[in-house]
Amino acid sequence: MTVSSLAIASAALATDACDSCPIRHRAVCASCEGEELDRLAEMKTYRSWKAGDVIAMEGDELPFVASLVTGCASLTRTLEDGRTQMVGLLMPSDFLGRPGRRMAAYEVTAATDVTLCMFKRGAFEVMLADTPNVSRRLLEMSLDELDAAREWMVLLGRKTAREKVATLLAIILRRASNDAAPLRAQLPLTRDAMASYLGLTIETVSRQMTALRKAGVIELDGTRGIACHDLAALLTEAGDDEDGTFLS
Amino acid sequence: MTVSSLAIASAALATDACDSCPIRHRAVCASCEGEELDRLAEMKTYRSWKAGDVIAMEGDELPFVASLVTGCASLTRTLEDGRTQMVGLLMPSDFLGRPGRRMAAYEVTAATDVTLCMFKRGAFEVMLADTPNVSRRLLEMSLDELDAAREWMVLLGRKTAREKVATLLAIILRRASNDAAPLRAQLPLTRDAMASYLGLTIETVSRQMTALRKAGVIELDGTRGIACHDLAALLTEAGDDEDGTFLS
DNA sequence: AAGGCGCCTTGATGCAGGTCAAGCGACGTG
DNA sequence: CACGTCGCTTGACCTGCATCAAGGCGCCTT
Repeated sequence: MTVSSLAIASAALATDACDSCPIRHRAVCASCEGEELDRLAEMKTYRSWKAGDVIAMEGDELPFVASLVTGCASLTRTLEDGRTQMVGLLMPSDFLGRPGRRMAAYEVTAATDVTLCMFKRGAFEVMLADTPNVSRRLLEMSLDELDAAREWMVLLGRKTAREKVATLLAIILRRASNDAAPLRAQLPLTRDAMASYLGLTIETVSRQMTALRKAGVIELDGTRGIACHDLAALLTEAGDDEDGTFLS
Repeated sequence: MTVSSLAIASAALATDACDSCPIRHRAVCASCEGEELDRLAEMKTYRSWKAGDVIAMEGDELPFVASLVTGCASLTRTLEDGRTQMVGLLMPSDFLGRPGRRMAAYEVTAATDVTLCMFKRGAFEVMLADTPNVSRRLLEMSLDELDAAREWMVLLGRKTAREKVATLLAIILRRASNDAAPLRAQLPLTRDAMASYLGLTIETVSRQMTALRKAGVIELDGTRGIACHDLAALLTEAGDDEDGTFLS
C-alpha cells in the first residue's frame, strides 16, 4: 500500500527467488499485482532449522503453510515396524503444507540447514480464495509434484540399484549446476537419506557409488562432493564395464 | 439457462455420480451454481472403450480432459528397454488429463470397459479460469492423488511381495464393498496389471495370491473374484502360518 | 472335435540386493 | 591424548523375488 512496500515488491521481481511471493517463483510474481504482494508481505514470517532437525512429525499440527527458501527438506513415511521411505524432497521454491488440512501427513525433516517462509493458514487460505493467479499457480505446482512422484514410482518399482543411484545423482547434478561440464555438486543428502529416497539400504547405495566411481562415470570428492563430465554416460552406460577394465 | 437444463442439473445432484459435473462428484456439484452446470452440460461428450484398448499413447495429443464415468483405466510408463510401471489407476469420478498440457505424459489403457465424459480443452480451461469452485476442487483432487502416489511409493519402495498384494487387494475390496463382511469384489485388473501396479512380476503375484488363499485370509472365486472376512487379518497377519497349519 | 490363444499357475534355478559384521577416518569431548 | 560417536565403506553370507520353462483351463475359430 505504501511506496516502500511497492519498492520491496519490485526488487523482489528482479530475482528468480522472489521474496514476497508464497510460491517464491518469478513466474508467479509476474502475475501477482501490487495489492497481492502487499498482503503477502504482511503475512509472512521466516524460521530456520539445522540439518537433521525434525520440522514436523507425522500427525503433528502444522499451523502454517510455507515456501522453502534455502536448503533441502524431506518428507518421509514410516511403517509400524520402522521401515521408512522418503516420499518427497523439497528444494528452494517448493511448497510445504496442504491448504485445508492442518495435520502433517508425513514427517518433515531438514536434510540440510533450512529456512522456511511461513504463512498463517487462515490468512493464506483467504488469499487463495480470492487470488486466482496464485491458486492456479498452486495447481500447476501440485501437478508438477504429481509428475515427479510418478517418475519416482517408476524408479522405485522397476529400476536396478545402479540405475536408482545414477538417476538420483543426475537429478542433483542437474539442479546444482546449470549445464557446463563437468557437472559438480555437493550432495544435500546423507547416504541414509539417499537410501530412503531410493528404496535401498545404505550399504547398497555405498556400493553402487563406488561402482560408478570405478567405472569412471563419476568422481567423488570426500563424502559429499561429486562430479560428472557426461550425464548421458552416467544414465545409460552405468552398469557396463563388462570386461572389468576399470577394476584391474 | 432453460428450465429443462436446470431440471437435469437437480436430478444429477441427487446421486453421488453427478452427470453434469466435470469432476463427477457431489461435493463439487453442491458448490456448482446453475450457470456453471449449464455451461458444463453444453461442453461434454461421452465415449467408450473396450477392456485392453489403448486410450492414448505416451506423447499423443490428448485434445480433451475427461472424467472417468464407469470402469477402470491405468496410466503406465515404459522404459526404453520395455520395463513397465503403472503410475496411476483411475476409478469412476477420477480426472484424466492435465489442464494446460496437450501431450499425454503416460500411456492410458482401459483396464476394464471404460466410459469417459470428455470436455474440449479450450472450453474447459476458460471455465476453470472463471469458476473458482471448480478450480479449487481440482486442486483438492490433485492433492488427493499426490497423497495416493506417496502411499504407493511406500508400497513400491519398502513392502514385501506379500504385503504389496495384500495392500492392493485391500484397496480394491474397500472400494468395491462399502463395509459389511465378508468383503467381496471382482478384480478390475488382470494379474499382469496387478504386477505392473505393484512393481512385481506376474508369477510373484500369482504365487502370493495362492499363498494368501492357503493362509485362509482370502478366498478366490475363479480368476477375478475375491472375498475376505477380515481386512485386518489380510493386512497384518499376511505372512504368518509359520507352523504350516493350512498347508498340511 | 481339434487346435490355438490368452490368462493363469506351478516348479526349478539363479542372482541382486538385504543382512550381519567389522573397520576406517573425521570430529568432538573429558 | 585416549575415547566415543557418527557417517561411510567393505566383506561374507543369505534370501526373496526374477527368470526360465512347462502345463492347465476357458474360450474362440474352423
